[in-house]
Amino acid sequence: MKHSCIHWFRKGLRLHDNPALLAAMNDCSDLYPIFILDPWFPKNMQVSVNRWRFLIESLKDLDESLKKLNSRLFVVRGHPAEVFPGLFKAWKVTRLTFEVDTEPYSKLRDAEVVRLAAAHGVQVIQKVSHTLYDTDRIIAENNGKVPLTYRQLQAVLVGLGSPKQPVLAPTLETLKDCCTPGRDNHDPKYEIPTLEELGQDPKEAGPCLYPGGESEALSRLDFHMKRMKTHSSPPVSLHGQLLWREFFYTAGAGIPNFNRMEGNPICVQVDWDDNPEYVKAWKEGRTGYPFIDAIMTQLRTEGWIHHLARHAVACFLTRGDLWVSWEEGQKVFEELLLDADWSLNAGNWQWLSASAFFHQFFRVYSPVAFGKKTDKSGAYIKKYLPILRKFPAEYIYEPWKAPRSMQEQAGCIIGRDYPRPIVEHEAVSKRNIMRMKAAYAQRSHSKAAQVEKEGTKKGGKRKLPAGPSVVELLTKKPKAKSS
DNA sequence: TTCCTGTTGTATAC
DNA sequence: GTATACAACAGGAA
Repeated sequence: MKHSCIHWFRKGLRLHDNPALLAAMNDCSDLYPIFILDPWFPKNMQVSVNRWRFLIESLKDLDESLKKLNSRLFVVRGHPAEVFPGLFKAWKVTRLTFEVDTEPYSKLRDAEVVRLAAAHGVQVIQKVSHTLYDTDRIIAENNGKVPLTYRQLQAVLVGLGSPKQPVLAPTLETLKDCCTPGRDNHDPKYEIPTLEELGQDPKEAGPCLYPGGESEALSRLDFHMKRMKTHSSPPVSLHGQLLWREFFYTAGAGIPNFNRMEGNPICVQVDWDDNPEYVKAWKEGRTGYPFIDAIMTQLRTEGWIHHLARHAVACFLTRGDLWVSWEEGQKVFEELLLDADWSLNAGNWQWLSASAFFHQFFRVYSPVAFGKKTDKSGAYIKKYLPILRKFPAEYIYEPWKAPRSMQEQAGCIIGRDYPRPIVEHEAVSKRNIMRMKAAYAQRSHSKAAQVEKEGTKKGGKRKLPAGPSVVELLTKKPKAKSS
């Protein structure tokens, strides 16, 4: 007897490179491709209207592609654990397929669904295709430890060999004996949602510069590959970037509390300030540093910013200037970035705040100098902050230094039409470096204590180095390493 | 213990 | 544009 199958789309909203979808089509008579609008997500995170629109576009593209295969997408509303039993019964389901998801909530959700499937006699097939490798295998291959450096990951992957080739998209031929009941008279309750249904105001959405969906993604990839003339090497090459993605996915899968500071074993514990006013000013592009504010404006309106722009604003919010926890920045990126991703977001925020992976906290991005390197004239700033467009290049990164007469001529008085700098970078960045130094000293102190504890267990005795006190670090000039 | 490296720092000198 | 000092972290190799 042939199967009645649900393929559950979650992250991989695509037909190609989707082994779980192929598994659903194998030996199948009735195929139900579904996407679940899970209320857990909007309940547990902010999601901008631009992100909702991106999801809707992706679902529409998926539905269009499925139509060409004489199928349809069914968008189901509700908690997965609550909707599946009904679907299993209504569609007489015998098999459920989906792609492996490594995020903490997803793991809990999927474990519960697998349990329910078993209770309903439904076979479950899961396939790894969101990551290049099975992240559990990477960790196992590395003696059960999460690789914490890029080199380490590269070394581990040598042992695992090349990743699997992507499988091709299904064709009408693949689907020959398989059909989707109800595809012609699609029940309105399974329609793709509108922004209004999701409680979003379409008028709030910015310009659509990056449409969602597999078709758009493939054509962009095609364009990029044709344009590329020279191939660099990892870590900066395209392959290198895919490995960085794998790197943070593995860390996110293997490290507890990866999106938090507390209870996160690889994260330096820092006494970040609780400063909602700073967070608000940063998010809304009102720091008084044009480069930072332009970037945050682009993020808010368009949903995408350059990788190095992310560096600049992340450093500014955390260790560089405002001394606010990276978790606050993580939330804002999660809300606004079209390419927001749980593992990459948490990993990169820890990186930029020098909380994990990256430790050279004395390398601070200047909110003035960093942008100048690639945009001397400040064209980027003028595009996103038109209020500043009449300032000459000499002052565009530091308009508060412009003489009053020039501000008047530019039609923008600093402190009235555009804010004064929220902090003085030169002063706070120096102080913050010392605060980071103190946080690291605290860490090595507790690490040494840990070694001492373990050493005592084995009967050995070790010296516990006396780390410099916080007061000492904040008041004295840095000197040579203490013995 | 020393030395080297780490995806992308800044300011200054030539 | 390229080299260097700046002040200095973790982690791994020698």
